[in-house]
Formats: sequence, C-alpha cells, structure tokens
Amino acid sequence: MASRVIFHIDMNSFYASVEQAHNPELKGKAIAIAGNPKERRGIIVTCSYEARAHGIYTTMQVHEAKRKYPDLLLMPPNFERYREASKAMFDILRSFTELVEPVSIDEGYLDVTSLTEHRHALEIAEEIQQRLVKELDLPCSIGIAPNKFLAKTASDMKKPMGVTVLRKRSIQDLLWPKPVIDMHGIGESTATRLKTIKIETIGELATANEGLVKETIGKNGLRLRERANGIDERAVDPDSIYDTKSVGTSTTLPIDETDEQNLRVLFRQLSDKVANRLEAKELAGSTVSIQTRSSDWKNRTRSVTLNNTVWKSKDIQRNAWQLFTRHWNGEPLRLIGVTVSNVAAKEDMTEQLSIFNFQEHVKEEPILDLMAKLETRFGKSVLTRGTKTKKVNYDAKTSFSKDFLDDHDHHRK
DNA sequence: TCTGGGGTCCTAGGACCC
DNA sequence: TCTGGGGTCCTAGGACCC
Repeated sequence: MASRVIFHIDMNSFYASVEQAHNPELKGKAIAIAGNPKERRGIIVTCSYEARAHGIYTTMQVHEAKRKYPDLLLMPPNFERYREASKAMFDILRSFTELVEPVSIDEGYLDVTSLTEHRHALEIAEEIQQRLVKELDLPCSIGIAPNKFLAKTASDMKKPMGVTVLRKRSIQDLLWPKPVIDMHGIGESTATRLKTIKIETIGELATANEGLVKETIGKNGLRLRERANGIDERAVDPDSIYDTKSVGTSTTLPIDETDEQNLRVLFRQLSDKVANRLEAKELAGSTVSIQTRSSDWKNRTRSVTLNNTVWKSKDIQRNAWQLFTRHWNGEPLRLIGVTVSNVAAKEDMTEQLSIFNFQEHVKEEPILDLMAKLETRFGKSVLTRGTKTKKVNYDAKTSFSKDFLDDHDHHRK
C-alpha cells in the first residue's frame, strides 16, 4: 500500500468540555459528569482536567470521588447536548475531507493523504484544532501517522491540545519501551497472558517468536505483534457507522432483584427502549438476546435467532421474556439487558412486508401444500434452516393464525 | 479501584450441508 | 456404511474500547 497520512482526532474529556463550553462559568473548575449522583451505583463518566488533578478518574464511584474532593462539581449527563456537539465536530472534520471515520462520539480517523500534496500535515492538524476551539470551544488532541494504530497511539501522547507526529522510524524509541498494557487492543487479560511468556514491553512483543505468540493468545496475538511493529493496513472507512450490528440496552438495578413481576416490568421497559432506538435508525433484527449479571458478577447471555426480523417492542419483549423465564434460576440479579442483533435496514424488509400483506389474502391450505411439496423435494430442513430458505419459512409461517405464533413463537428448530 | 452502558470482534463447539 | 474435508450458521462466553 502506498504511504498514507492518517489523523486520529481525540476530543479531550469530551462531556466535561462540552459542559464548560456551554456554561463558561464552569471553566477552570473541577467538574465531573456522573451517571446518577443520588444512586448507590453512580460512577464518574468523565471529568475535567482540573478534577483529574485532584485524583478523580473515570469509573470511580461518585461517593468515593466526593470523599476524595468534596468541592467536586457533579453534573448529570446531557447526551442530547453531547450528540449535538459531536455532530458539529464531525461536520468541521468533514469540511477538510470526506474521508472521516467516526469511531465513537468523541473520536475519529481522517485520511488526509491527498491534502498533504499541497499542505504540510502539521499545518492541517493545527488548523483543525484551532477551528474546533474557535467554533465549538472544544479542545482535542491529534495524532499524525502513516496508519490508524500509530495515529491513535500518537494522539494519546500529548493531552490536552496536543499535536503529535509518530513516524515509523521512531517507534523503537517512542513505543517499544512502554509496557504492553499501554497498547490499544491489549487489556488486563492479554497483558497477563503475555507475561507468562516473558513479554512485558511493546518492543518484546514486536520481536517475539511468532509461533509462541500465536500459541499463547491466538490469531489476535499475531495482529497485535504486527501493530507493535508499526504495521496496520486498515483503511479509513467513512461508511462504517452505517453498519450497525446490534442495538441493545442494559441497566444495573438499584438493588439486586429477585421479584419476577418487577423483572417482567423491567424487561418491558428495556424492550421499549431497544424498539425506539431501532425505529430511530430504521433497523430490524432477527436475533434477540438477554444479558444477566448476578451479585457475584457472573455474566450470562441467552439468545434466539428467529426466522423473521423483529423491531416492535412487543415482539422483542415476548422473546426476551421467554429466554429469561427459561433460564433464570431465581438468583438475585444485579443487571439485566436486552439486545437485538443481526440487524439490517428495515427497507430490506418492505419486500417481506408486502409479501406478508399478500399472504393475508391467501388461504392456509395452499401454503401447507407448498410446505409438504418442499419437504418432499428438499427434506424437512429446508423449512427450518438456511439463509436461502428464510423467505420460504417466513411466508409459510405468516399464514398461520396469531395464536399459533404466540404459542410457538418463531423459533428456529 | 469492587466496577455504568453502549458497542465490536473473536473463539470454540455443535449441527448441518455438500 | 461411520468414514473426509470444507464451509456456514447458531449459541455462549470473553476481551476490549470509549
């Protein structure tokens, strides 16, 4: 691949900065955005650099933060405000190039290769930074490198308001001495496993025996080893955000819950929320899953893949509740969640919908006839498995009465 | 440092198909 | 008949990121 110039833009303590931009009186003060300050389980989501100076950090419990620094200014999150600021920020980035890939609400990659034919990368980065400050009053750090991994690493090196160039020839000096845990993509677990084969620095990973790395942490280990050598061919993909794979929501309960009726209500609320978010994105999905977490932090997921897609709260709820009652042993639960995955744009389904409408005018018998014929021709499995047969399935089943569906659901198998 | 809520990707085994 | 290899899909769990 030809040499590229990639930027990684990382907004500095984004939520806190948005609040400070919105209300300048908060500038220079130790503020923190906290889930729900009154709840027992509230945590710090983001805090200003002034707060960090007092030992406050993300994921810290609110009461702990208050104890550590009583003057800390706590504010509830205003996600609407953050989404708006995020949109404005990406609009500014896109005024430089269309090759912008958002990775989260507050960070993204830019491929500025073609821009650097006429201007110096450093100059472009500084202009981006200045515009974000002038127009939105928001600080950011920018990493400049030949690929995503190095750009991401570079943006982390100077905060807040840094611009850092990381050249491939510098990685031995700047990257290799650091512990592996500092690497994007390596967490606690991988670091521990690497330690068992005496790999503790990024440099040691970069030069380690490939076979040994693969044996210890698998295919992903080889990829991490490549990154440690400054190799990363991933393209900047502006369309990746349109490629939603799942939509879910979960909630940590104020007290560990054991009451089935309460849980039922909660599953309904979670299903409502998922349905609303699917609706907003015009998505529908064919897999419904639930998550539970017990008091001793044991996580469980249960899922079912349907022959049809769902998007309505009622359908999500019915499947979620069925999964739950089938597997719950009555233990107290700390968290529950609902997710719809295998999602696709709902317009893909207008076709199926019209078939559905058509089916309503068709008598049951021809369909049963068709099923019997298909079974004779291809065997029973054609009616229950496989992508190509999905539509056959769906059509056949939609002709059954509503009671049949309610009792048996649309479970495959 | 006892840990929220939103995600993505990977792995591994089993079922099933050709 | 119990025997291959390649591949997909599903489920469950885990790691990681912001």
